[in-house]
Amino acid sequence: MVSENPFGEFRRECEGALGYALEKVLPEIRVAALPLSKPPNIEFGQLASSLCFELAKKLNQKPQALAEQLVKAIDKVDFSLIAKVSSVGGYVNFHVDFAKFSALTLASIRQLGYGYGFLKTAKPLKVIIEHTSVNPLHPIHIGQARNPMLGDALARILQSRGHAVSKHYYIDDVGRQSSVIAYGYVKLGKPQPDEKADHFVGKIYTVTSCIVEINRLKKALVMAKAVGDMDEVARVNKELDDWVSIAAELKEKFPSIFDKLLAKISEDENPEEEINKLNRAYEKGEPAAKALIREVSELCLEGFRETQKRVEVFYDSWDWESDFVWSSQVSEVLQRLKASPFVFSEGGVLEFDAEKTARELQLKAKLGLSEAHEISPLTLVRADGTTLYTTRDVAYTLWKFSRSEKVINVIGMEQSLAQLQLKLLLYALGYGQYAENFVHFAYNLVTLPGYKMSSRRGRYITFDEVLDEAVERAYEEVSKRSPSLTEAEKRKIASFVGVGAVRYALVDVDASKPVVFTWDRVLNFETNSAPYVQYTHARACSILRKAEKQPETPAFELLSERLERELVLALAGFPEIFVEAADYLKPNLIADYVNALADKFNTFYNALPVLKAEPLGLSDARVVLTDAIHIVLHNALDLIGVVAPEKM
RNA sequence: GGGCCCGUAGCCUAGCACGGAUUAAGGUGUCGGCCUUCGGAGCCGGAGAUCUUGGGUUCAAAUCCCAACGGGCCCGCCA
Repeated sequence: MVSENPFGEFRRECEGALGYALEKVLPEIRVAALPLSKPPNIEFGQLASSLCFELAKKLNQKPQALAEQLVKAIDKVDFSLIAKVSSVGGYVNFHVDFAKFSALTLASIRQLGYGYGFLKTAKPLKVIIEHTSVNPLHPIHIGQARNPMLGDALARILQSRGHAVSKHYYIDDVGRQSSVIAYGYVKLGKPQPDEKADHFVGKIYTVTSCIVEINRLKKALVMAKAVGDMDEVARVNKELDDWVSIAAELKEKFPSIFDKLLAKISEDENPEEEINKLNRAYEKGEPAAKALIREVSELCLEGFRETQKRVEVFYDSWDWESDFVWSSQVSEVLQRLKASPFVFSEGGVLEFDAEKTARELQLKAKLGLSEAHEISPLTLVRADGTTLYTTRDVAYTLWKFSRSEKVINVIGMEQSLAQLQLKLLLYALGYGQYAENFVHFAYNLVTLPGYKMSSRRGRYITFDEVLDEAVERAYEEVSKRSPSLTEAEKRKIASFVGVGAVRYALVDVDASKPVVFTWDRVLNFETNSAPYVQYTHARACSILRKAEKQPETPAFELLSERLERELVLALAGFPEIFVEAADYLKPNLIADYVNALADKFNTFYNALPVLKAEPLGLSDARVVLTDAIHIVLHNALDLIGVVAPEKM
């Protein structure tokens, strides 16, 4: 017999038994659901119900007395996996028949192999996951790296759940910043990158924007002095000081680029205006501007792709924001918005009344907002007729829904308001269905302990640096532990161990929690890390290699040690954990699960022999158990994009 | 001023959506053990927690509700 969900099998039987007993003992009672949960201790069975506590109050009886009646009413003959039912302190405890359950679980895992655990949804959907979407201005930094790690894990999980997942990267190339970098790039004479392209672009961007900013502030200072606005003078001065110190920093770090850019930019009467001009030309889609900004953006994206390849994150579609502006899609959205009762014009500026939308369409409770929550209005169109980011995002979102049924945006929680406004815009346009299938997967910030990361100021630790460091550390470890390996083998192992460690560290914490970046967190190679799980997997594989022959006569009933039973239970529970991770979008559950399983296996490994166990039937059963462990570790690691190696 | 997120041993985290059991679970650090056969990136043991505080709901609260405190974020004709 084979089951896709062994523990679910047992759960169904327990539900059946409990329902049956309730019907028999208290036919007049109706309960909404039969509560069943895992007891804190294996001694109390494998599933337990606290039903009697609820009933006790209603019926004015003692929970224990009720529990005893229910237990008595259950006829075990009708069930196959339930070995014993008992009542302890008012609980009804179900004990699994381990001989049968181990056989079922282990046979199922062997049979299903690398497909085990991935229960398919009853309602497969076309899902678009947008993630990463770092602006092509500078390298991806560690604060942003949490995004692709979460996004990619989600994509893998939902795909395994049976959804048709498409991974999208939104390239935000419409906006002043893109013109800033393009402007600097031209001033330098469109140089060939002499390093990784995104790092190169990042330098130019930071230096250019710094010089332009100082230039602007100096002019503002003259103006303020002329009008005699002393408060303004003080404010501008302070900001100027700040930027001047950044300039000093940058000049020191990148002297040649800095000097060259300073000289070239100084030739321009008004760099600010040059940049704005380029920006306007780009939005209009003028060929020269188009060619230039796309060229610089592509350069940066080329660097991103290199990094993404290292961590094995790939996209199905790269969507340019500018394409939506140049096509009629944004203006069409605008036309429809203007007709909405929730959009009004004020002095030539188009505004969206998000609060009114939520109130009149009675959405607050539905969206989990308190009635007191006042939602800020949103500007859709500037006085000069140009659109804003969220306005363009509406067109993009509609486009996404034209090719999918569900949209998941992996975007930092600091954008919660904008994402809420976007959802309300969908409602306002009459796309209630879309709005309900629009998910903002918000994650909390990654911060550095010392200072605030700022990409504008060039203050960040890049994702590449973190990966380099992790792989370097892994290389030292491998060299120390396995000196006999060839150089190529060491490099290969170091790569998947280092990358795995980083991926795991960024997925392991609940997405809603803030993370303070420390090297210790990411370079952890011990318990509760990818390397630990990878090592455990390699250990299991090593036993299987040494077993040589197939286990022909496994006697599963001999797996009677507590450790063995806990392992079987953990393995049998993987499908349910997977479903929870998929349906509630919680990739960290997978990391927690895989670590706990590795933990249990290592304890088992140290306590009990596998190959030398007596009799043969036990040894064979333990080999099958080890095989099942290796399969489930592999399957779970795969969901978070971590390689499960046979050797390391 | 309004709103959102976070607050669990020295440090890092799990548990909270769906309230339940003697003893709040791991890791790290710390103290002490294990060259135990199959890989020591490992294993075993000790010490370490008024689950931020105060109220409330309940037979039962880390978990639900209210308030306060501490930290972060957002409220732009930026993206």
